[in-house]
Amino acid sequence: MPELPEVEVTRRGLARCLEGQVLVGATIRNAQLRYPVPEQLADTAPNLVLALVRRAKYLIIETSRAAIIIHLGMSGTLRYLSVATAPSRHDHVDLHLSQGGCVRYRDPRRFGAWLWVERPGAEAVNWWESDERLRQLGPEPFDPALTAECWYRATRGKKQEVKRWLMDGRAVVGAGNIYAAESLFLAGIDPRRSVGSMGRVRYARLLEALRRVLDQAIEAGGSTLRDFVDDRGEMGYFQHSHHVYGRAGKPCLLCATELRQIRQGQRTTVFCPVCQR
DNA sequence: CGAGCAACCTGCATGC
DNA sequence: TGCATGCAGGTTGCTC
Repeated sequence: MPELPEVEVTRRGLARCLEGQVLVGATIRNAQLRYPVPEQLADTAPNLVLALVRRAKYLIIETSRAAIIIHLGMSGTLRYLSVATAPSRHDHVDLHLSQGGCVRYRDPRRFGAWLWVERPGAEAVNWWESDERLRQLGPEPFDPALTAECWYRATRGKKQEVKRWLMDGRAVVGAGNIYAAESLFLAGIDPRRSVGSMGRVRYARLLEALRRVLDQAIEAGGSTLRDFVDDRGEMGYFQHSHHVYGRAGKPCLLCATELRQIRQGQRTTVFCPVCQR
């Protein structure tokens, strides 16, 4: 489910309910996610929420004691409940707030992850990135320091297919299978094209398309394919704006050619063989 | 070192 | 109806 837009939609919604609130422990019903859910979460010592931050597809709850880092995996959702209701089968974690509400994590497939990073004594900017998994992430798509020229220079002589390159987290973070396919369509680039064969013009189009599609998806509340919901349990509606993802065999919205489906590194790619070159 | 691929887990759509 | 198969938004960690 969640690529960058869905994580950002969740962050924005949750920030309103959580910032300035005090966490007072957690109920962990099933600790078995990608890694065991950290036991420190259940500690009832008051823990002030200072900020909610997103880095790539990670959500970071910065508190007075630690950073609680959450990855939603394929099927994770975080919802704010002002009144606790009976949990259902895949509601694995509740974070309790001093005022009585809670944040509930649901994740049927359990590919998600929760990490606890202690606040260090001598504090640096973005200190939670001391975690190995966050440290090695590539640039944020909206970072002004990321330019088409960076991409152009980094790819000379490389043969990797552009769709796999876009998704692998080194050139840029946040583009998963939906938004990689969509931005390649909007940029008019064949997903099989090798990155070394692309010039500055194509990189400029691609970066612009990626930023636009991520922006619009965030504004639309994300894409709900099966189970994504925001902090209030509301579905996104950007799935209605997909041009290629999930539309194999249907006509291209620009030229009516039948959209083609291929496999690239275990993932399905849909594209228009006429519009994308 | 990079690329390719299986694995992690549940639910749902499809086809026999 | 029931069962087997394949596929799904992501990442890790193992091979070659």
